[in-house]
Amino acid sequence: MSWTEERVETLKRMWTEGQSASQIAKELGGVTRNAVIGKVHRLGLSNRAGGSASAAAKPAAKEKPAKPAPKAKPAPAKKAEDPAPEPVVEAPVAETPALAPLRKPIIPAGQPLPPQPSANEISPEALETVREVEKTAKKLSLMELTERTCKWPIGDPATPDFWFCGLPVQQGKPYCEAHVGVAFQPMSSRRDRKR
DNA sequence: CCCTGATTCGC
DNA sequence: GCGAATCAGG
Repeated sequence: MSWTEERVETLKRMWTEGQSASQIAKELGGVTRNAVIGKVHRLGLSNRAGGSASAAAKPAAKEKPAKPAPKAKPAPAKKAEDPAPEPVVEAPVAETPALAPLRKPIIPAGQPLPPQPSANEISPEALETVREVEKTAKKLSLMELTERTCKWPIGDPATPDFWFCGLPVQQGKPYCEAHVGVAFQPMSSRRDRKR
């Protein structure tokens, strides 16, 4: 695959939108995220500020061949530490429109989304996906679970027909993508369930 | 271990 | 110019 006009355009667009290099690579196909990053740098848009007209500081540091003694590092310019406590949470609060053209419009915070007032029901698609996933689940036992295996239980714990999904989890979350979709149901249907 | 981007350098 | 290998950080 070569970098055609179109592909470069897609690259630029997605990069500007804040998509990760791997996502872009996946979208484009035929290239690795390394290729994408390399291209990004060659295009001179490593800084995701669209303008890129500002100071283009150049690190004069040279690196060793890296194999025998990969020790020296460029040591990128570091800003002075701020004495003031910094906000830990990265919230989607309004940013100054003047200097912040775009952050990450698409990627969620990584936290489970709060229940949506309007869309409480689990989408039929999600349920469908879950059924599919359960068929292809890795059927891990409790002790086989790791930090990033889906911990969604399947079957009856009281019977031998019990296992855990075990598919790769969505980053940060305890479940795979399919189960994340159904895991956080805002307790609507069981609301008026009678015991 | 999963991911992220950054850099180098042989091709 | 290209991108795998590598580095560095979360």
